[in-house]
Amino acid sequence: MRTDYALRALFTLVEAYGRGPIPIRELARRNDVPKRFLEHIMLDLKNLGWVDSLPGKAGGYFLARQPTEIMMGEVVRCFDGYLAPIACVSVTGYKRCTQESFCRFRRVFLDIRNHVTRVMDRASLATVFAGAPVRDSEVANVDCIDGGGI
Amino acid sequence: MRTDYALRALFTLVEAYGRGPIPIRELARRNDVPKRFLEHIMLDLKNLGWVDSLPGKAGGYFLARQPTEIMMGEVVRCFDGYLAPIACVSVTGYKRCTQESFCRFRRVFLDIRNHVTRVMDRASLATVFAGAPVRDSEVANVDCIDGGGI
DNA sequence: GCATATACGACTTTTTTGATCGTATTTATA
DNA sequence: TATAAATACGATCAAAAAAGTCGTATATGC
Repeated sequence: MRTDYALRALFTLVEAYGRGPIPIRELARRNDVPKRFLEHIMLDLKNLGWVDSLPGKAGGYFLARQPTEIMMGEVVRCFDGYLAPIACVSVTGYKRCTQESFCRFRRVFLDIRNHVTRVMDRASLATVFAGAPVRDSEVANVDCIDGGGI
Repeated sequence: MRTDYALRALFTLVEAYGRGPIPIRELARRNDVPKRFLEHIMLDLKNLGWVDSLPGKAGGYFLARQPTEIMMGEVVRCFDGYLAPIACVSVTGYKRCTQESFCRFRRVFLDIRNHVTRVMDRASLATVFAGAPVRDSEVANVDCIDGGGI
């Protein structure tokens, strides 16, 4: 949820970019996030340099960089630790595994990692924001070989 | 770990396919998995129809289907619940989200889901087993735009 | 009958996640 | 300068999930 909540808040700030700070109260309400929990998340985002804040009356949060200069990958990586589906194919969160030298399925996860990073590190908040919301039919239509769902 | 352990055991059985059962003791030793924990995992694999077993002396586990007929996607999906990176773009593990109708970043996760399912549901244990282990350099070399690791 | 397997439910421990609380500090404005 | 409304931030809690252990029943081959 933390990553999800962080992204929700960030995109609200993208929408309001250049129009002054937005208080947490408002961010929490609009994005359906517990306010006291969001406080911590916003604080993280601030310490990571993506947002800045103004205290006091008329204060709140706002983006510290242009929406074109914050990448989805960076955000997710900071909150989840890494983008990779498994630690043994991660760079940021690499953890040695005893099976590495002969593991066969590691390559499958590496393939997925490569795709995830390619997509996520090319997607800025600005370009993602410009896209259209997903239609339900897009979630349902899959070219799964076994038809077993996702 | 459960999914990881399950895959390790399965690939050991792929390697031994057609050469009789392998006891848990052996599966646990070779794959560096706690034996008592692996018992449960093997039982799951059996109930899901992917392996079969023989009790008693000279007993153990063996694949119940040909390695060409078990897909990575099926296995991961059964252990992790779903392949999707987030529940709102999953079919198997779909969970409604209040933000769906206007969420912008959902499309990014949908894109990733599509790739994951495409790869995983086309990869049988046989084809994956035939591949070469991953070299360290393949994990390190990334075409990350920000160079921030993975 | 004995050694060696699997079968399986109950249980424990650890880790992670999600969230709340209290309180200090800062700022605008009346 | 008082006050209302913000952020700042550590402490703490609770629930859930994950990881792993234990005891014991049952089946099988020799």
